[in-house]
Amino acid sequence: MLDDRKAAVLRAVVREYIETAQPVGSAHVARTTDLGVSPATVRNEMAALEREGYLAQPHTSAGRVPTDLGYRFFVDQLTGPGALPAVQRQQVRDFFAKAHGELEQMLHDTSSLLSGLTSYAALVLAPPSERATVRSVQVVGLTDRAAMVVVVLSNGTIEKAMLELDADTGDERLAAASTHLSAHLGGTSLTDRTHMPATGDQRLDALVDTVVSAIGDPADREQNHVFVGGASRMAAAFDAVDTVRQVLAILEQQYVVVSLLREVIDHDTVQGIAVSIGTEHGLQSLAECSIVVAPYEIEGEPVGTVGVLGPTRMNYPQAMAAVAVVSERLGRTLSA
Amino acid sequence: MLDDRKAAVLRAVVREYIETAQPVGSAHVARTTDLGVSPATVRNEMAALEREGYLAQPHTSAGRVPTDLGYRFFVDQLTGPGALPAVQRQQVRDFFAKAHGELEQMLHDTSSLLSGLTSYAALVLAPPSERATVRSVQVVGLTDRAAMVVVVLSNGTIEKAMLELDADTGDERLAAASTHLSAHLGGTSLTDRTHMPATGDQRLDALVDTVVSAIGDPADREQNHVFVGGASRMAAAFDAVDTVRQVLAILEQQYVVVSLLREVIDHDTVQGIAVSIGTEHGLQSLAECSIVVAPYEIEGEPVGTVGVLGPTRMNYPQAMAAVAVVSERLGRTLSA
DNA sequence: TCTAGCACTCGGTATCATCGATTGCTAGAG
DNA sequence: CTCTAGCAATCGATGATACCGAGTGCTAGA
Repeated sequence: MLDDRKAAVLRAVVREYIETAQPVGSAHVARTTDLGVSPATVRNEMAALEREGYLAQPHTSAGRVPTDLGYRFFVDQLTGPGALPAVQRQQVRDFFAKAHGELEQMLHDTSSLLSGLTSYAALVLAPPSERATVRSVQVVGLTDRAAMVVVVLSNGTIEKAMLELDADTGDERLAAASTHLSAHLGGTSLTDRTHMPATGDQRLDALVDTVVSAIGDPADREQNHVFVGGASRMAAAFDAVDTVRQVLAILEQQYVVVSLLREVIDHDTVQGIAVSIGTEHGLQSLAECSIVVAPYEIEGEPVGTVGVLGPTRMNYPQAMAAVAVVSERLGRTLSA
Repeated sequence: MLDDRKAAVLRAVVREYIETAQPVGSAHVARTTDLGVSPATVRNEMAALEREGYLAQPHTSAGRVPTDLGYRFFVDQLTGPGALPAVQRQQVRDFFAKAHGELEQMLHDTSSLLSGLTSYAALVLAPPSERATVRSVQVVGLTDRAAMVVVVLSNGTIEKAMLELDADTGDERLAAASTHLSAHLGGTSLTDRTHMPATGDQRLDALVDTVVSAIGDPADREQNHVFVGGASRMAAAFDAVDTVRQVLAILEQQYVVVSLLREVIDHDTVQGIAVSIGTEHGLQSLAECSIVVAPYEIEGEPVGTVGVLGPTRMNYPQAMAAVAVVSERLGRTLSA
């Protein structure tokens, strides 16, 4: 591993580069660290760090820039997320104090909050509906041949699906189906396939079956459950307009974002925070980005994630602090 | 007004500039138009057009670039939207042939479609819920003190609101409220304040009142009803990363987008298409953008709008064609 | 009224020198 | 053996200079 001094030099380079986005020279490091050593010594260390893959030189006569590995070391040696400035802590507290009501609205607002705190794009993954139990199922006729199923879940979200009907399905039958379904699915999760007892009325049973299969289809359920806030801030993080375009294109694909978050959080989470740097995740177009995510918990169970997406030279301690605080408060608010 | 030749020159400059994004010189215009006229003559015309405000010169020895006024003339003299290439027309047809089911999903997909057709950002405004009538109202208890009201509307959308309850409101009372509300609000629009007859049960009446005021609040209803697709394509349209940032920031503010669309469509719609060029609308940060919108109609009534947002040098005929076709097909599909 | 001709303007590009930040290396000090 | 001071070398950034060429405006003549 790296000896103390190398580590200190690397730390200094990363910190400085995060702040200025300019290659960092040996003189600067010698000045800003309190190892009383000369630039020449720092140079030797930096050369070694470059050989070992932690630093890179854009060109011969420039300073050093951290590689993904360099950032990785920097992040791993952090003892924990940084501390958020008092104003920001207060801001988070105020936000969650006022937060109330609809889950989705709240998650959406949370993504704006987090993006504001970090000035990166924020990603908030909603609790999977599998974890919530059914409170009510209702089949509502819209036209002769179309109906809508609305399922209210215990976490305050709603799943809906369209349904095609036989032409002469009466309103009473829809009402009967609603009652029957509410009675038998109530308290279960949408993923459990509870067996539906027959009602004696064949056409009713057929209707009930149609409904069950319509709402059982998890295809679109995954989709609409990620909230991306402050994507425009990615534009400020890069100066190549094409990089911006690629990143935004990714953020528009909800499915990709969801799997990305999943992948990152499954990969390596320490102290409840997972960080993916540069190419560590597979997406080519996000090679210049890092991701910081933390799960949030409802009643002790991790149910969703919040995270930020920023340039690899993001301010990791600050981002980790913001993500940690927000995930914690969000979980607490949702548990109440 | 402009004589024929001036108009032809202006048209040529606009067309060329839209295609190349490079200032257009007199020689080029002389070559590409079939007025058998020399560059010198074109120069005179261009100088005149500049004096009259239709063209501008980035610097003395460059070609001319259209001003907003120039684009305006160009757009106004179009006899109608262009024709979409056959592949694209087919693409639209296929899309709406497969489209089905949920309104919101469909509008969302429509925004992707339109963005794909034009390579600009697409904006789709959902029909205002005022136009739909209530099909069902249901109050579902989530916890002791919180309930959710779910209103299913005739157009297949859902409005929901959270509700605080007195501690000991029983499930039966919630059910009674649901029935009562469905019965009396069914068929009305959410904006009509129907008078609720008393039920004889004071606490039930109080609950019903609470629900009515909760769902009557149109505050958040406006919000979530605009779909922005392909925002990332704005990055390709500009080369200043800061312009991109500003535009994206606007697109993230749903409220602003909604009012913008409203404003544009109210302002000047000809042949069902409204175009706002550059600074014609008020938003400073969209000074380099133009907007093309068209209303779509359900059963002959205009209910929402589709549009695209692109750089002022967008391909107007193509964008107008795409918007026209999509709005027409969307309306037709929703009317079915 | 149009056009040919021509001088002029001015941004873009290439060339070149300079500057300065930074490095790697070497020799010597601790 | 480690550190440092010194020094030559590297290379991008900056700026000056010149040149080219696209494009213009103007004038004179058809």
